[in-house]
Amino acid sequence: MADRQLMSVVFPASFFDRDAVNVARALIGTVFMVGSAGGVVVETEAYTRDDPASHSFRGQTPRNAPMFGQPGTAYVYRSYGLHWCMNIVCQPGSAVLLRALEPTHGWAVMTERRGVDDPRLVASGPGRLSQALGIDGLLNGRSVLDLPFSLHLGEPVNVVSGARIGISRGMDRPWRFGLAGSRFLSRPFPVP
DNA sequence: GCTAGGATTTACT
DNA sequence: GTAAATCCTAGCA
Repeated sequence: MADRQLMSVVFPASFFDRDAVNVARALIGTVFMVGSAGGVVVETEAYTRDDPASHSFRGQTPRNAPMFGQPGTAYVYRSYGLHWCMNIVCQPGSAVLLRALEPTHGWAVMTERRGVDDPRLVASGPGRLSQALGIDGLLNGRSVLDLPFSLHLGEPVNVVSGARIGISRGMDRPWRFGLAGSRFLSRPFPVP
């Protein structure tokens, strides 16, 4: 199938130079690409400087140094020794974790990298998303405003929120955001 | 130096 | 539902 045409709009650095919670919400529905592969952002999480669940909570260290860089910096870290997780830095010490995409561009390369054919298993989860897009430690510290990254406007969407996944602290902060009704979430949002 | 514990995924019972 | 895979950071001795 042919990849849908993208709306070419430049995301300024100021888009990320604000509260990570707002950025996490605003990213839902946009199209995130690495090279020719990517899709619609359907799930994100925000992590802030004063957030006990954030890598930056105890201050800057060699590992989390990118989180204290310029807004728009990619913070890529290894999770559980084997997966890569992709974050976009906002204000110093805060970032947005990309948790799931609806695959829309570069189907062939993404399914080859993932070894699966089901669109719901291609990029639904932070580790899966990174693998599908070819994200690894080499991209850590690069700016998402520059190639090979690109961001594009999408259609207006409804956003839902809930508790973040996989953390042992900061569970009271409802900083997980998702595209309402999406079939490509890593996990469903609890129905109120 | 040593070690507990992950912002996860997959396979298996 | 439960567990294994896998590594390296951060915190403490």
